[in-house]
Amino acid sequence: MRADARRNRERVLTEARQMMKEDGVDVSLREVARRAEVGIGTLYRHFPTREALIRAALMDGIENLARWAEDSADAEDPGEKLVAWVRSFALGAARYRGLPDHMLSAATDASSNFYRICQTLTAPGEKLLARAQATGEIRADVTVDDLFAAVNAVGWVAQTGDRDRATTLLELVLDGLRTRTA
Amino acid sequence: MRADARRNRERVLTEARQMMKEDGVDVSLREVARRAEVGIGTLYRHFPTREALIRAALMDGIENLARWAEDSADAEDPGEKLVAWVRSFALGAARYRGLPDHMLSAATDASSNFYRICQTLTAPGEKLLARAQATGEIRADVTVDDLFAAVNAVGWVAQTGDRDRATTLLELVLDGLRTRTA
DNA sequence: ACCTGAACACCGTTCAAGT
DNA sequence: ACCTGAACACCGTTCAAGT
Repeated sequence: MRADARRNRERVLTEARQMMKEDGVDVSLREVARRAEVGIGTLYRHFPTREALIRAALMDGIENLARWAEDSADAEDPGEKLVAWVRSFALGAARYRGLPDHMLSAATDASSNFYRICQTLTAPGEKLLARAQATGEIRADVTVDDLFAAVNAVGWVAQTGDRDRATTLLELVLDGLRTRTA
Repeated sequence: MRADARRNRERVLTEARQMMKEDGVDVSLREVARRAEVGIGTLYRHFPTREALIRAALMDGIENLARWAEDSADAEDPGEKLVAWVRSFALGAARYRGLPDHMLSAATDASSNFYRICQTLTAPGEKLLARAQATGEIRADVTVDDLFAAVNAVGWVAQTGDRDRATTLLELVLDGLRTRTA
């Protein structure tokens, strides 16, 4: 990759990260290019689709979350670890407006640029969930995909309505997730 | 209201209803005007905002749902009635793409054209919820607003991801809503 | 009273022309 | 190899001019 190309890529990414943090993930691509002082064509050359840009911009945070799940998979209290992970996942998804939409849309669409990102999260999440279910703390009939959808729904509520409603929904979901102790 | 004005209003409404059923609530207003064979300015005259149009287009269905809640409020099994109502609410919200977004956004924004519609639903919903809580079947610390957010979240999942995930989320929420029998 | 559509300020996306 | 921006086909919204 040529030096100027690499520089342009980085400029776009920097600007995109900042703008997405403030105005959400569906910012104007034109505006991103403008602020990065780059032609709109250049933006498209490096990131052929909006999802590719989001992916590149948020990769780090997502990989952190994935690592967290991996590290927690071998703990002796997987149930509590899962709950903690779900909490911070929901919080992270809520931080970028519009992100839950892209996440959940991509989860079922293998052709999406975002599909891999979803899997980055669901793969370690699945292990953690399985371990938590094995201890009998978590309902056995829930899949990672169910969990993924639920977490994004909480994030959606947090950014569409108000935060209090989102935390209530999260509690309801976590409550529903736990097995009843007869 | 002049006869031609009334006719134009009706034409717009008819077209809007059909298009929204197919393509969701965020259809192009220009396109609605086009199909209704009406100037774009005429559409804006009758419906100064998109939310006003959605409101007029979906009023009937929403009032039906509200009536249902009212009629159920005096039943002897309010807990079951509430669950049934929540189910059909979630189903209704899922039928129009983008509707949950507008619903939840408007719920906390009294200046919105949609606010009254939300209240049309939450007012009778609140009564039903209170009665269900009085019997001890439903958690006492949940408000109508929490319920409203949760239901719309289920609708959101139904149209963003797939239906199976939405029904699972609904079951988790309903499960969380029930009080634990020790 | 009401209708119309041009006008304005934006988009996303592509692609010929340039270096 | 890469960059640029004009070009195309769309939006939402307003408002002067018409009947």
